[in-house]
Amino acid sequence: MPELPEVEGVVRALRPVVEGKTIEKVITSSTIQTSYENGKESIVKKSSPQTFAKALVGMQITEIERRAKYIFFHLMREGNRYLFVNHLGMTGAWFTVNTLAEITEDKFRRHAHVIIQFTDKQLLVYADIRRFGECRLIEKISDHPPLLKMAPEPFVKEAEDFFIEQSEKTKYANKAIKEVIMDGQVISGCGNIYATEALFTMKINPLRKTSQISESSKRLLFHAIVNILQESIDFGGSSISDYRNINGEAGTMQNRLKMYGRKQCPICQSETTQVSIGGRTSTYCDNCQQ
DNA sequence: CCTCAAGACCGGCTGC
DNA sequence: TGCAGCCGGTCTTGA
Repeated sequence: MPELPEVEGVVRALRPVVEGKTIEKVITSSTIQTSYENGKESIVKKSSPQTFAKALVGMQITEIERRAKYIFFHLMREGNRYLFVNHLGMTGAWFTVNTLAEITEDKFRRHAHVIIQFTDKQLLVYADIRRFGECRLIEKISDHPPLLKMAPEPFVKEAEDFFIEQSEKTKYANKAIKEVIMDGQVISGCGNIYATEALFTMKINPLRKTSQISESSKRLLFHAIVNILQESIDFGGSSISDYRNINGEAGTMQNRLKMYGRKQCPICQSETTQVSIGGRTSTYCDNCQQ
């Protein structure tokens, strides 16, 4: 389950390998082609996989950027700029290889859906087991309006005030704080794992209504989120279920998580509580988190 | 116009 | 062994 730190790891690994390269050929899987023919948008959005594949030919990757949990491949061809927007969904992963056989894990290799070949014959492969990810080719951000609504990057200085301002909107007042910090229009890139951890650090019950949390607590919570995201980036992300970085390697942040996936509270040893908040499983300590 | 709920996109995994 | 049901990030659609 890649969240912001995992995506950051992918981007950092991709940059030195693919920036500056030019796309010679793109192949998409028959699986997503069949889905398209059945009227489904599987991975490739707003275009048929074949149209998408053709459109990428001749493009040079000028820059790779992470924005929230998205990867932006900035592209250029004949002086025109384009943007290849990628989201890893639940189980997406990028591999840079010479042949598909080099993807050693079966479950990824069997689900290679977008295979990009550069002019130097190297392959950049997008594999996605459950196909919740997305690949979208646009010219500019405004071509896909939801991207305009994303909160600023959590590490920029405006992000904290933006969070406070958003969290005070009436539509969030009665929502559980956990649901609000996981909303990309409030904070960018805070998914289930890191929301769970930050709330545990701050001893805040994830079910608490947003309106019942003071501004100063929210500011502290914001810093807890930023800190856990940064810590995770520093430790290579959390390798839970299907996340792999570009080299197929796993991060070690999962070993540092104190509440996510735990049966027992590391502070008071009592059994943790599982509830569904906003449709997602949430773990917390009923004793320590008020 | 806004808000909210439900639907869409999936296959590995768990548990009966 | 078989298979139904669960899980979940984000956008889209419908009410």
